[in-house]
Amino acid sequence: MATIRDVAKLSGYSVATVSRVINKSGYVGKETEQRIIKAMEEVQFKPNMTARSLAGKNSSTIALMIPDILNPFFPEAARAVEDAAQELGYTVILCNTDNSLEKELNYFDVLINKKIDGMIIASYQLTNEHLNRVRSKGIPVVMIDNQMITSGVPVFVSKNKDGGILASKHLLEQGCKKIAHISGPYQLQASRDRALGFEEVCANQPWFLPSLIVQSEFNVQGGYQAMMQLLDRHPDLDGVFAGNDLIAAGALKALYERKLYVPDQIKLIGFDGIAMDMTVPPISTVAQPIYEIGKSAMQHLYKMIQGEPVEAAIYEFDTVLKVKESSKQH
Amino acid sequence: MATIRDVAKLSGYSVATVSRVINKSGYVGKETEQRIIKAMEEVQFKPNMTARSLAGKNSSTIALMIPDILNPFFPEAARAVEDAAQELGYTVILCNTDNSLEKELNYFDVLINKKIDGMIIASYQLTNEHLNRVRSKGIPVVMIDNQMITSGVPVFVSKNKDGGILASKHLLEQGCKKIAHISGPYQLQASRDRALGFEEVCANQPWFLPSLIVQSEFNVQGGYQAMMQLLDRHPDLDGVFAGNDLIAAGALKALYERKLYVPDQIKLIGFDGIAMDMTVPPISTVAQPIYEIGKSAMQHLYKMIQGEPVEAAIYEFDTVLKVKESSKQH
DNA sequence: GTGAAAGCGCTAACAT
DNA sequence: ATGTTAGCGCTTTCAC
Repeated sequence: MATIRDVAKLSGYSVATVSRVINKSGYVGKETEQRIIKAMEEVQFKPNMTARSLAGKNSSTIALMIPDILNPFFPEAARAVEDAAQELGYTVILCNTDNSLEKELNYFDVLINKKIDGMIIASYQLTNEHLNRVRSKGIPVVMIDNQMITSGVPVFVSKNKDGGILASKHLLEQGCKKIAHISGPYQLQASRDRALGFEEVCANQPWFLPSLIVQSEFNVQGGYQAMMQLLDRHPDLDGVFAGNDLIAAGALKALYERKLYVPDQIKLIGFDGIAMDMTVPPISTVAQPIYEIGKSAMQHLYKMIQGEPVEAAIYEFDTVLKVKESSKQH
Repeated sequence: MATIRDVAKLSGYSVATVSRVINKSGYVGKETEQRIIKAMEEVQFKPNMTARSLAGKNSSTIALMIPDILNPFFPEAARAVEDAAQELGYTVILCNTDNSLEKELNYFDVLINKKIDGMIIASYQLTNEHLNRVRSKGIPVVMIDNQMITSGVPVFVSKNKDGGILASKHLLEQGCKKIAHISGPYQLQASRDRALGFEEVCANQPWFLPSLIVQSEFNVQGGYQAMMQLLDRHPDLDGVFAGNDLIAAGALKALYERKLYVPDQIKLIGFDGIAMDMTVPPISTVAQPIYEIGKSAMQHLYKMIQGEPVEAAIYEFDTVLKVKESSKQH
């Protein structure tokens, strides 16, 4: 592999000048630049990222920390982040934490001494103090999917409450007379917000009861169990708003088993809008702009890495109601 | 951050000796070692990976290249690879290529000059020459999911043909009288092998016709279309073996739309055994040991990185028939 | 058994 | 506008 010195020798200039043209920093004569570029091509020069990183420049690497790669939401987000990262010349390290705080913390240490340039985090557990461990090292951080309270970290999330309202109203409009909500874990602000939307629409309905809201993990199995429980308590349900699409799929299974036909007898809607649409009937959903969220997060992180002054605001994205078979009126 | 020099100063030894205990290389006095270890703990020393990498040691980073992160098979594999990698002290760079040769090749360049220590690749396009670009740089490579012919690269795959046989026989045993196969893309050896298994079991059946095999992309949409096409050609089908679980889900949709009840009128089985089990009815499948494949690939890669002599063999894994609702006899 | 010193390839003062 | 040179933090001969 050709080094900067090879280029210097071949072009007849010094390594400093070559470095200048590589980084487009400082003054370089027009003619000089041409010659050096030519020399670089001639020897197929590719800057050694490791050396560059050691010398103080950045590593062109960011980390993406997610809680559960088996939840299709995150692969979709990862794809967006990766696309944007690649466009900006970055490479992404995948950190799947299985929702374990220990793994998250462990990764922090590893990533810090790999000198990564930034992090995009989706976590259910991390607190401000934890994040500061990274931020105090000067590593920019942005969060996606879930927001922490007063973190001072830019956050990219959907308007979850609005989405919850969208879903609940939709069910009402489809003629449902008694709706339940299977929420995601309450430790998540995102889950709480969706539930809040549900409450805002339903709490003043004559049929409303607190027991119409149950919690579940964000997976199929949890949705199945929650739905069963709900059905035992409220056999007269005719509508269900699930906290995400995985839960919705689980609920659908339970409904099928109980011989409650969707959407004829009971209508169902999920949340997220994951691309993979495996169920029969297809499940209506409140779609998040997952790709856009991931992309924006990466672009924002990039600005922070570049040292641009950016606001540590909460960036909220609109959700979209996607009506499919599972909530149609027949 | 404490450096090796801080440790040297504090312990009263030289950086060379400290380096020796870090790497467990060369002779170090028992007592000396203790003191140095104590000093390292005292200043919370963590070796700087970047410097270590520049100095000639490895970067403790490997790359995982996959064609489609939206196919649940790959996140599952990624999770396994990442788990194993972390255990071995490695970090994983995620390279999603969207099945684009251009992206794959582009990543090669990037990864090479990041000095990654090794690669795990799942690709439908890469040829031997492409791989040599990486291997000639001394970077170990292993492949998963799909094998190339005579690549000289260790490959970790399931016994796809056996799996195909398993699936086809199962349908026959369940009483099916005319089975079709929706194969994955034929450019993939894995797809061809599964189809081969199907042929071995069915080709000598009186009802067999070549048109009972159709191709599809590995996604829900493709499975749907293929199933529709199949149904037009062979309305009397009573069994379908899908090339993977996504295709199976698509087929199920088509079947549902055509009012053909699964499993009563037509039985269905998929391939892969992805964890996410969203459909109603649940789809029978030939499960690959995805986690084990990913883990083994990483462990093998590790040995290669360590310079251990390993065989560039094809490591084949047994598949397991998982019977669920979609293929049960009623 | 331990230390001194020469790099690894690049960046960034500081000179010129 | 261009060159010289001192690191970045670590590994690794080669001496002692």
